Amino acid sequence: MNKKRTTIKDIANVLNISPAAVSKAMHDDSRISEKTKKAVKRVAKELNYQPNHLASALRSGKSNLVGVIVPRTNSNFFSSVIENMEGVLNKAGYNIIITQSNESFEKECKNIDTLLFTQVDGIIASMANETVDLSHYEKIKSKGIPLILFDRGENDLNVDYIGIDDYDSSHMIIEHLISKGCKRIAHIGGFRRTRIFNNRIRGFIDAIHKHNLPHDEDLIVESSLTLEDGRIKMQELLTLDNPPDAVYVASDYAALGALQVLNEQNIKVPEEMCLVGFGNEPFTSLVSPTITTVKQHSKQIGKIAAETFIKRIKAKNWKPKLEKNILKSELIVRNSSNRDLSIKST
Amino acid sequence: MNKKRTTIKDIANVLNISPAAVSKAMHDDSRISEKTKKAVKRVAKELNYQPNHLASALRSGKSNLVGVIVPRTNSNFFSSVIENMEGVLNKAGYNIIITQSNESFEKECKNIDTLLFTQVDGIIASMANETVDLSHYEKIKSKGIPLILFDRGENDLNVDYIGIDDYDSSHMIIEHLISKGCKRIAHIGGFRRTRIFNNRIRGFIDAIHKHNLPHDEDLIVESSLTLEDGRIKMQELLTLDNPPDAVYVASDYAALGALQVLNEQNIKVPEEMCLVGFGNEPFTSLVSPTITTVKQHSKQIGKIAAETFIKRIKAKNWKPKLEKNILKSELIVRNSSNRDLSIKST
DNA sequence: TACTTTTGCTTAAACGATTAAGCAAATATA
DNA sequence: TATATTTGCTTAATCGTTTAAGCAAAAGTA
Repeated sequence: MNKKRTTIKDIANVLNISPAAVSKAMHDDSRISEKTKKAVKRVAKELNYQPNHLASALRSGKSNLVGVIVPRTNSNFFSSVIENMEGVLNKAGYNIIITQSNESFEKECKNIDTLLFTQVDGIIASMANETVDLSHYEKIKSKGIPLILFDRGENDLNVDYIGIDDYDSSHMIIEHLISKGCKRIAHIGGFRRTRIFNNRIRGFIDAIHKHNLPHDEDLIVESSLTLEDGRIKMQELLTLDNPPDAVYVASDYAALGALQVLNEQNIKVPEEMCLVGFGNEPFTSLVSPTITTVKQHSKQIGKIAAETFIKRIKAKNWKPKLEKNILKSELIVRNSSNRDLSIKST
Repeated sequence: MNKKRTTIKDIANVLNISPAAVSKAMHDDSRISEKTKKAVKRVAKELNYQPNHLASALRSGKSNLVGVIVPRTNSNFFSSVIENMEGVLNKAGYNIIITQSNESFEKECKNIDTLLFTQVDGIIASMANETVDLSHYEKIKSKGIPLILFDRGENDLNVDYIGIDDYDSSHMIIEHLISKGCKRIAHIGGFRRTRIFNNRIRGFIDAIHKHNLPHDEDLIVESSLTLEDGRIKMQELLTLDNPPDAVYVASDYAALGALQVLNEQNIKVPEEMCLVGFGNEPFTSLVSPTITTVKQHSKQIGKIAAETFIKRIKAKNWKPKLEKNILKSELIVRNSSNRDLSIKST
């Protein structure tokens, strides 16, 4: 049994040519004859040659690895983004290294170090909730490798970005709720420091104003958007002197928490209270009532992010203009906001 | 601005010593004086030295990378396993590359090739549903790097394995259902060719016999265990002349599909039909009624898998005996099977 | 004092690929 | 026919580290 793996040297020996010729033949160099190329490839297959990725990466300075950082993988949105990203990148000869920050700033910094250490050719990331300081992202930029951000990541870093139109999504939601007769709409939003959540809040406020609904500061609360915090914030809203008749929650998980509270307190959804989430997580169609939510086109985001990376790589030192890819989102109307206007006549 | 990254050569130049001395100092070689070590580390920090991972991996033959293959990342079980695996491995100086097979045999083969190409030091995997042919796993073994399997992977490959006791879990479930007065229990199981599902089926049958319940072949169906197939198989069970009064489904996703069908047909759960799932996915506690299920100790599985890998690596050429780590699972009783016996008196 | 051992480094050869430079033979051009 | 170009390869350096081998100087031992 052969212990050592086959190298180009072995192939060269068999054919009595130089290792350099083998390398070139494998890369279809124009200065190598078709005959030699055929022979090299045949022997390579016979000896089960697997190129040593480390050696070629060291020499060429390219690892063909793309680092991916997401807050967590066990969300449908991120796992779908990754899957589609992977499809595009694999076709282009890249493999991906997935890391998760678990919404922690510290872990995100570590992940970046890990990826840079592993010599990735670029990084595609979505930021942790906690992240405010962006200096570690500057570190990536200063290495001169492409950095692409998606979803959580619109900011002033001056890098490519792919996401949905959060401001517009809020408008869609508010207009939908108004069409269902809601008159006092609350918003359980994310932290304002995170751009996408701030955009959703701005969109919410502007839409409220546009349609002459009350803009009551009590109706806008910031949240970490976990299921638990969704519960807490919903409970708070219910204790208001003048509680809302609809709640737009900036994440499906928190919306689920809110729904649990409403169910527990026997507040009928959507009859007494309409509820809208964000993200189209699978469970939104499984709970009762099913939750109205916003679909983010994860497939497209993944694809475009990968394609943008490839564009950057190919552009070498020529800088193509910055991509700010803002996709339109889609409202998925389900039972939690789908009330029959003919019955309810406030 | 410094374009090139710092190398050990740069450090060596500053201190007027050889690169070899620098390398040794960085690795705390006993043949280097404390004074030199201090100086090297100081200069390394000053120059912001980042070791070139590719070079050291090439030379030493170790990449410090561990490949992970899972059917998919967007399940709570797998993402939790990975998180805990990562914790242990990072501490030991390893980074992980996550790949998903999407339950596809073909993709799994590709993933293995990718990982081997990337020169990982070992692979920790859970098999795709489709996987029957194990020759590509033999490929890993023949490379001489450790292969650790978990959850889906108990088999005759003769490698370390970490999982739960599926046979025993079935017993737990059946005994629980019997205690709730169920007399005709059906099983929507996975494919028999997958060892864990076969174990659950065997456990189901043996438990049925042990307690003198009817062993009716119609009550045991094989399924891909997706939500959709759970729906289909539940519908089939309901059309039987003599339908069951309880269903044990080998996956939470399929159990959810079954629950949807029951809800749609206004069959009361648990009063008319008890339902038990498997896996403790978060949504099992969110739907109504909440679903009784089995907790698989994902944290432990992740940790032990990682620790087993490290054990193998450290053991170099000495082969420690095979680890077959079968953990006990835990039944989480929720509303879908928690009926009040005092009311129902068939 | 004379020898052995230990300490603290240096030298130089790897690891396996890529690639700039070069060279002879084959082919094209004038 | 003489010269220029193209073709098809080889040679040797290189990427940044690790490591076996070696060599003085310092320290220990008899």
